[in-house]
Amino acid sequence: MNTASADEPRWLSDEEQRTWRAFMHATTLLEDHLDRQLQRDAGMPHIYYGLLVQLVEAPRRRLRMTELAMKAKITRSRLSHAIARLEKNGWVRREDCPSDKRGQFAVLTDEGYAVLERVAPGHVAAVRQALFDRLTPEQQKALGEAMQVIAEGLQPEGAGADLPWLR
Amino acid sequence: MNTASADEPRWLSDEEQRTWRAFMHATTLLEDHLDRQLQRDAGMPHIYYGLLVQLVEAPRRRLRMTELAMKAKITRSRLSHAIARLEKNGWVRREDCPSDKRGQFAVLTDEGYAVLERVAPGHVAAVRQALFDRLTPEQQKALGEAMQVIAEGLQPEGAGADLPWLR
DNA sequence: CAGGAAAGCTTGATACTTCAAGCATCAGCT
DNA sequence: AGCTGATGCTTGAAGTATCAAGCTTTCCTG
Repeated sequence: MNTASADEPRWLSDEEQRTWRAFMHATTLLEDHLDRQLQRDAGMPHIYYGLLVQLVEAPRRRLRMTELAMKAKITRSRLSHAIARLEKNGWVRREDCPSDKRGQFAVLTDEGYAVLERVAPGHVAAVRQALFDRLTPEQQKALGEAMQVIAEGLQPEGAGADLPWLR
Repeated sequence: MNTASADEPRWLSDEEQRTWRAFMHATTLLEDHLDRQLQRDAGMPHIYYGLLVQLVEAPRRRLRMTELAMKAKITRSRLSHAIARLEKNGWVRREDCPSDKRGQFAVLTDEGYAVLERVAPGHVAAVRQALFDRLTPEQQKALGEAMQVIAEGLQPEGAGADLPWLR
């Protein structure tokens, strides 16, 4: 009788366990921390703030819905609801795409830009305090590289991939 | 005129930006990936699965609500709702604490244990595939250490800390 | 041993996410 | 032109999270 037969799952080793739990704890706490910071200072969750950031960086401050969903790594449905909310706040407006009548642009308004301008410093400070201020440059580099690998692994090139913005 | 006056925020450098975006992308995609895997195979989100895992590891398969919230890094309110749902599934049951009449235990039922037994292999496989299979041992070590630092930084020892399970 | 503050947990309302359709337009084919 | 399937985006319902009370019990202090 083999203790590790073909269909016996390869459980995590103690060290892997520690790594995985640290991962979960850090991400759960960080999400909570940033969501709260932004909810307090900007009246929106972290992911919504990220949408505004994507828009301000885009040419003419606008992006097609699907493209924005892809950059934010979320579903188009989620994005639709989110943009509806941001539109209600006056921070984003929708525009029809002239070349494809199905298409929609999300456009950052001047009010949206103003919010970003007002809130960005505090947000950067929060990110620094939680992350960069605590890690050595080597740790930052290693962290970035590991995250890069993980992110790439979760969005394979080929067709048939289950990616949020294609669902 | 100084280009970096006292109240000018320290924006992220290009490399810091890349690190931070990789971080966000990896965590967003991974959350989505695991939530979907577990929703499909176990009919519950990732965080609920984590609650069952905590319970199965605890003595007598039970934990006080606040203690469980602490281990899962979430608020007690969120936990209350979650346990209510898991109770409806028959995977967890509540028990009064004999020594403190305010207290409640969340207890893993046999059905809950069975679900865990059935689902755990697939979940470990998903975590391996997304994370451990793609990183070298050195990267894993560095990742774990960085995450450890971040997690600790977000739960300071002293009183007055804004921790989810104390809210 | 009161009295008030804190701890432990829950509840209901509101906000957000997911899921499964759905509508309209477009691209490719005949 | 007329199908047919794919693309782009939205919608409403159901599930989950957050927020601000709320209730009960315990702890602390005088």
